[in-house]
Amino acid sequence: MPKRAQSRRQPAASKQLPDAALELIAQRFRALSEPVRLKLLSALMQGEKNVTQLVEAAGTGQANVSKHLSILKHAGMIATRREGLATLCSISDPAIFQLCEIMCARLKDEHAQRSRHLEGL
Amino acid sequence: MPKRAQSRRQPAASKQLPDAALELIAQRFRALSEPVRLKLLSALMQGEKNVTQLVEAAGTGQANVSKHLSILKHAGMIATRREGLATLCSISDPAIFQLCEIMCARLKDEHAQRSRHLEGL
DNA sequence: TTGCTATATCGCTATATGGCGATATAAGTC
DNA sequence: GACTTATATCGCCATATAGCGATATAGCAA
Repeated sequence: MPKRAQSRRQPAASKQLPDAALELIAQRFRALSEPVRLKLLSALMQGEKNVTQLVEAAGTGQANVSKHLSILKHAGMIATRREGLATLCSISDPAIFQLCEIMCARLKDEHAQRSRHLEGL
Repeated sequence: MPKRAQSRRQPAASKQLPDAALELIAQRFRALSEPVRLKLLSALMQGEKNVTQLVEAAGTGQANVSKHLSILKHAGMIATRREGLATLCSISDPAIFQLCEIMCARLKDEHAQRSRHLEGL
């Protein structure tokens, strides 16, 4: 988090970022905090897909997928367009690629470390 | 949430990442999905702090801060060491800086866009 | 119109989690 | 030992949310 001084006055103690900003940031991270939503985004990284395809990819019910897509859309991470009967979804926020890459890299690091520990036994 | 679909050999359709990996990634994002935890991390970006200082920074009760710190520790984002009576906390995962920078940048972009829209009126 | 398909939404339950006060533990001082 | 401080954990409540089935809506075709 950048350390820009915030002119907002706060109870003197602790904040560089106003509470409202923290709430927004938290909301975006929360959108990425469910495996089903990550699976949807992962599928969408291959390109635009309709909801039926995403239901198949997600491995859960259509109602859930619709709800999860709505959450991702609200978080500004995907965009939808109607084409006939289908709703076509696509990733609208390129930052998602970076975020997931960073997380995956961390996981790989940790996994590698765990493996080394186990090899040592 | 309860475990659902077991991981089989993928039906060729949808997954680059196994479910277990998605679960781990989601867990890490979830650790960043609460404003109080972001506030704690933000405070820790200035350097190592003890729990009392973090309680003051977070603006919530000590029991909560302890629980949140435990979550961050479990997610591998902070490390703790005991020094006398105090538990000193510090950020252990440099990826946090990148993640938060990306999120903040996105928020700024969107805010700028919203502002432009309003100016246009 | 009727029927069909694709998607969205509703109602519900179960579970997870944040916040709180109270209490327990740990570590220091006397 | 007793006492204090710093932190962790417990018990409880309230809320949020994932998942599900059922239903509603939207768009196309006959």
